[in-house]
Amino acid sequence: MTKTCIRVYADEKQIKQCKQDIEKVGDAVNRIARALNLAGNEVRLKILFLLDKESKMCPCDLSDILGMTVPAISQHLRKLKDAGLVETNKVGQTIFYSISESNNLILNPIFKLLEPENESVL
Amino acid sequence: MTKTCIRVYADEKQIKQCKQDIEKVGDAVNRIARALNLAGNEVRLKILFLLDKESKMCPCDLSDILGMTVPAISQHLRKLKDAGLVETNKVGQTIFYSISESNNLILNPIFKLLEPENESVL
DNA sequence: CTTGTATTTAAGTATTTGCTTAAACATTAA
DNA sequence: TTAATGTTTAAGCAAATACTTAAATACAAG
Repeated sequence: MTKTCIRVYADEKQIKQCKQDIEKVGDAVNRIARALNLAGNEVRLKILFLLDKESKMCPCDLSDILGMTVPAISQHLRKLKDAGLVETNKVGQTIFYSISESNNLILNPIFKLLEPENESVL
Repeated sequence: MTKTCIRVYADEKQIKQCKQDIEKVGDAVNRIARALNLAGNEVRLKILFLLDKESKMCPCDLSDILGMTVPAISQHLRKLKDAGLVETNKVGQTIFYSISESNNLILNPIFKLLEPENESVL
């Protein structure tokens, strides 16, 4: 009866403690994973980088800069907005996107990595 | 002839500058996006959290703690290892995974967010 | 009111992801 | 050697992702 695992030499106390620890950070992990998942896409990371750098940009300009169709950009922006990572400000018929403050704790360390003086990464 | 975009009031200089900026950070964005993408999965973020906290763990224990099948865990570990985020140390028939130093710049700020004193996130 | 511009939405599609189960491999112990 | 344990690999599949093109919406200006 090949009972799939649970190690013979497993440290039961450690495992029990870890289960509790995981439960405790569950919600935080959830929220952070969601944000990291969004930032963990080349196009979206570039968008976030540009918004951080230029403080605001519209879909059309981003489309031009990144060499992608406007709908493709728009759909990425939607995801970022749905997650509360960016916010919008409408001026006439153009919509300016900018980084929303609320997720700075997560995003700022990432932006730091992209500063020119940090070319030493990895 | 509805030419798809390039805004009438676009700031050509800004756009040109942004294109250069994006080109300059292209490689860094690539590498960072890849790491964030891996960390941006609930299961993998929990694995990384546990490895950081306990310093080393085997697939079997992780499977038990996270309530997932061993192959599922193993496949996540493989991705993390392929990206160089974790490394292995074989002892007998059990394989211990641990965080590899090289990506600390990217991962450490994330682990900081998961420390108990930072429940103020988001 | 009609035209043009900036953007979003919708539908379709190819690719990737994350699991499942079954089988293979590697090491230890009997 | 044989059996059990710890792990990986492989194949299959449903769901999610990231684009595409075409159509819809919103606003501005003639």
